[in-house]
Amino acid sequence: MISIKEVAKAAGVSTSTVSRVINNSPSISQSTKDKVWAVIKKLNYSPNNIAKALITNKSYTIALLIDVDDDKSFQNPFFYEVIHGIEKSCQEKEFSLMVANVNTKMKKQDIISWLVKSKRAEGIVLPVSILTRELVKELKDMGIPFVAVGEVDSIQDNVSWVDIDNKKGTEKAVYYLYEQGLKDIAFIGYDSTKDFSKRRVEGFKSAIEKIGISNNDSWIISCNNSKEQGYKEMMKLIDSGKMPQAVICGNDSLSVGVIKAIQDKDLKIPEDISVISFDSRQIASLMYPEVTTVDVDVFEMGYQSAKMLFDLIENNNLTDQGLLISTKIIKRNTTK
Amino acid sequence: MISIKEVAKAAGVSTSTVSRVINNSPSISQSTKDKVWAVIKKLNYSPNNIAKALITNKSYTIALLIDVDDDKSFQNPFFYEVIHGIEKSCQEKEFSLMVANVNTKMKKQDIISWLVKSKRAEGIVLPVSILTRELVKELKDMGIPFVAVGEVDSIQDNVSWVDIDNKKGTEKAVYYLYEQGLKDIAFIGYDSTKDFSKRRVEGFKSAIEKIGISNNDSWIISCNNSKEQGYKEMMKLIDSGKMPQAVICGNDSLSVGVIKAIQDKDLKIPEDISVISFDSRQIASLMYPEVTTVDVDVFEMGYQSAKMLFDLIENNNLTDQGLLISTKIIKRNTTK
DNA sequence: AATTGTAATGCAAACGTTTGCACTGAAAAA
DNA sequence: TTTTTCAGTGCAAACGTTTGCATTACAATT
Repeated sequence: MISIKEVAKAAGVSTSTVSRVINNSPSISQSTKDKVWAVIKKLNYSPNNIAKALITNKSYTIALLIDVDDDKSFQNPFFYEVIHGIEKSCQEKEFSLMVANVNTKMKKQDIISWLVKSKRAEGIVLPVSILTRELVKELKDMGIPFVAVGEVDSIQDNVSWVDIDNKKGTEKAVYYLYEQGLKDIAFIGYDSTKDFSKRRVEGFKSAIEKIGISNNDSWIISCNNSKEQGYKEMMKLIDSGKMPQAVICGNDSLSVGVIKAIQDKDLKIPEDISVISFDSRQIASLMYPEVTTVDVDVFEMGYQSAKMLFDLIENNNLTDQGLLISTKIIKRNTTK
Repeated sequence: MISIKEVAKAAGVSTSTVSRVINNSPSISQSTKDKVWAVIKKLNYSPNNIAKALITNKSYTIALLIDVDDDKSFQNPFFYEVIHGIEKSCQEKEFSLMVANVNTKMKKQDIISWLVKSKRAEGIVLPVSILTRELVKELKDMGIPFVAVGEVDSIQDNVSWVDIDNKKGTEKAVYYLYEQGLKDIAFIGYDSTKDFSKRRVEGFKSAIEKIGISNNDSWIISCNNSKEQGYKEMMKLIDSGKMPQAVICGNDSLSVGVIKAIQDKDLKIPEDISVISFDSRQIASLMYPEVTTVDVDVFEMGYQSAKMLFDLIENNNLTDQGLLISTKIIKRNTTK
């Protein structure tokens, strides 16, 4: 593999000069630059980033941790898009992206330590799901910049994060339904163990309150994200007699069961009941009928998290911050 | 960050000795090893892989190319699992994994050249979808080991690949149905532009032939992978009068439409018609009824492709080969 | 006692860059 | 003409490892 020395020799200059040409140093004359570039092209030379990394102490690499257990809050297609977003951001910065799986059995600290000390990652993107208090401390102690994908409790010491604006998402859904003249709205799928779920419910409550429709607490229905639960709870709701005009599903798999229940009761969607679900473009458009969703831009979330990380890397004393990616309603066929 | 020199000084030995201890050289006495390890632990030292990479000319890194356009053959959840598999394999080898998006607008050669020459990737995993003849030549010329995810035409000069055993997958489906006493089987969703689709059809034909059931060519139905197409073709098939006892769907989205059509015709699944679809665990178990599938182990495919790559890296004159990952039928509720 | 063999360790060069400093030569200022 | 300035370039050290070779010290063999 051809090195800077051979370029230098072929161009009749020193290696320093070649280096400065590559890094576009202003102290090199235009004529020399032209001459050296010609040789670089001719020899098809690319600088060895490993050597560069060694001397500059910068690897031009960030790492992404993936929690492979957590298939509940970070579902597959979801996180796949996150990766794309991060990678896009990396390409813009000419950084490279290393990915590393972690699971509950592995000591995260060891993986991170390996990535940072041995592989010299300059920063880390990680899902909030693996971010314990202890890990935050460790990362801070190492002085390694990091940003979380998913909102981090404000109780936590300053950490940077990017998340979907879940609260506003539900608000938008409520407003949207309200504009269609629907006031009796149920929220189904509150899971108090999931932060994003809490936020979706928050948004539901706040929208209901702002609009001033009577809030019936029994219309916030707890259940986890499975089609079976959705089916069961929707059945109960219909059977209860006081049926809502619309239901917002706090999660995607859930909505499959909800819709099935409505159909099994011989009710029409959206004529009798409207349905709005969250995210999951893929599933939403595969259903019959295709379901109106609060669309979450997961790619953007990845993109912005990496961007935030680069800010942190370049300007190390930056104050940490949170960023919410806004959602939008995608109208399909479960609403009027 | 603490270096080998500081360890050496603290342990009262030379850096060479520390290096040999780390690499477990047999020429170091046990007592010295113990002494040095104690210091390493105490100082919490990790070797700098960048320096190591420079001197050994090995980066202990492979790269994965992801085709971000190709959301047809490599769908999201699908490729996400591939990444996991590859990463698992990397962790076992203490390699790290770099990922890079490519799309049709980008010159793949440039990306690869950057990964190999600048980033010093030791090998590359890439989706067969981006593997042109020209690219193969270029990779061979660079002498960079690579393996394709997806079967590569045998016309191509030796290239290593790993793929799902699509042909046997359909065969298994046919046998499975035949064991239930079903003989009139249709294959729906043949897409002649997709290699994996061709192979699935091949398997269909060969199984039919082996079993000796009369093969009706009109029961191999071409259409692309959308629920609308599936619906339309299934409707046509039912209306045609000579209805099959079972249908095998060549792709997942398709099956959604197929099932809907059957239901809309007031036929019962699986009593009147059985349905088997390919892959896509997620969707299959979200449907009503949950659909029996030919399950493809995509994680394993990733895992094996990386393993194959490591073989190539370690033993450079290895002959290229193809590997088929076997499928299995997962019985759900669309078959008896 | 002298020689040989060997296990254990150290020395120093090398990997391919970057960069502070020194140097050169020519133009500008004296 | 002599001195100063400065743009442009080169020298050489440095980054943190690995590794061929030399060296040491001591045991084994003569």
